[in-house]
Amino acid sequence: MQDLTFAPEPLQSQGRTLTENVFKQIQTAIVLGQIPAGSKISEPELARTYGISRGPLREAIHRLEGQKLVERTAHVGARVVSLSLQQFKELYQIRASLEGLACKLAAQHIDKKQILALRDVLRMHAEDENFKAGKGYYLQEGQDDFHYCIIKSSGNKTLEKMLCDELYHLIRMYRIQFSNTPDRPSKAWDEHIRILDAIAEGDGELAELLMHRHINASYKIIEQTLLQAQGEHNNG
Amino acid sequence: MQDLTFAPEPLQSQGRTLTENVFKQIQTAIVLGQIPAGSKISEPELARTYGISRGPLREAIHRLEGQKLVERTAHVGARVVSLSLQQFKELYQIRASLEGLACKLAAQHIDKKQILALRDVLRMHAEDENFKAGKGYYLQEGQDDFHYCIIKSSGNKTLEKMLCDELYHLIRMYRIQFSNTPDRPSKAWDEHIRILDAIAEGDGELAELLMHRHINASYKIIEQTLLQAQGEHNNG
DNA sequence: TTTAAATAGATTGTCTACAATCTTGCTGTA
DNA sequence: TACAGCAAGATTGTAGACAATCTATTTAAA
Repeated sequence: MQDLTFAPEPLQSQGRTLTENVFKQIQTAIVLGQIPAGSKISEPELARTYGISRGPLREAIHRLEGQKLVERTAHVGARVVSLSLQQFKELYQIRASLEGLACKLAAQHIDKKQILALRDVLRMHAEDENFKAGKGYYLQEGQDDFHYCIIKSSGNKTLEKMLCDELYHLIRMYRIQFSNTPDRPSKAWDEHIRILDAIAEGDGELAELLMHRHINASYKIIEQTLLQAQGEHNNG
Repeated sequence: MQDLTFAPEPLQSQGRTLTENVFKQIQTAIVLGQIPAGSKISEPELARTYGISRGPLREAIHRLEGQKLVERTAHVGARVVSLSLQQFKELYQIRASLEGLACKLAAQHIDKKQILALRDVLRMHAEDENFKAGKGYYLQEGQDDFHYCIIKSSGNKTLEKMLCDELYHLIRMYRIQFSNTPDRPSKAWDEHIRILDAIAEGDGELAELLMHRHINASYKIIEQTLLQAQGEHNNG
């Protein structure tokens, strides 16, 4: 029998359709800022770039619109979103509410094994080089991200899909592109620990409250960066 | 000069593109149950029905997928959603959280004029014939729906878009198709009044709590109907 | 000089045809 | 009779061409 343990996935992220592949590629490009916020998306140009026809590309853009990463206007075209300060605030209010819910639910459903796994995640963060140097925290993704794991532990699959598959790409876009994290890493880590403790004790109300505050604090950080960027832009 | 005050909108809801029109038509058909929950959506068939080609139709289906009204599988096709009891519970947990947030924000931002408008809405409900007969409550839509108005009053446009433009169609689908409202109308109306009172007093915390309970109560009603329907289905 | 209209160019919206994939029913064998 | 494999049909995915709409530049008039 042949050895097939290797490389089930080719280099180009391999979904089942072109639409799916291109969708993920553009999504990543936007989140990382490779396609700048506010810039226009030209269908013919992108179609050439990815070597496909406009059909699948348009469907991918429609899906990106659903994730609020692009905005469309009929007969005019699509643009990458660029949130105003107000819109960003609104987004974080929603995020706080939903992640608060995730905490509350996690406190009700979580088992000891999952709690240990979460503690491991936080331990890993503490051992990270960037973290020790006080340089950053928010670079984790997927299973290594505390927030992601909490949501997974909530037991609410619909919430999980909503946050992790949809809203999170928009949130990550701002986390990544505006992460001037000064001395906040250690504070954030402390807050994570306390949230986890509350969940471990089954105190959903407290966990929810702490998550609200935690997200509000990280909102304030990004708000400052955004204000700063706006100021620089206005002064030239 | 010709009289043009009439009929700015033709019978077929007139958006700017075919995709948009068909999108709204299918959306309505699904919400009203004209296309049954769980049924398969055939592209060629629907394209014939609405007299358009498959291109715009496919884009409309993609948008419906974003609203969670249909589910797609690559190379297989799209189906109208049919939520399990668990999924429905999850949806209502999210709804409670977000509408609770809307109440909290509304209590902070609302002005006297908006409060009076909301009282008018509730007064109108009390005078409705169906309501007096104890037959129903949830038939209102748009500006006549209490929940819709509260969300509008929250001042959070992102939340408004999320709830009113996206999630609400799925929620309405279940409200409409499973509204065996027994003697709940008057109770629901009382709860609405109390929520509005809390908002008028600027007590966001209370308004949020009351909205949570209110939505949880209406969840329980629909849950019963769903359980009943499942039972009948299993017994034949 | 400024404003408004018109035209050329490009972009988006839509349609038709073709390719890839899945589903279903049939056939043959155990 | 039951099951596996195959083939025909239908459905979804993709491509390319044409039509409708917008944008930008140019031109003309006030």
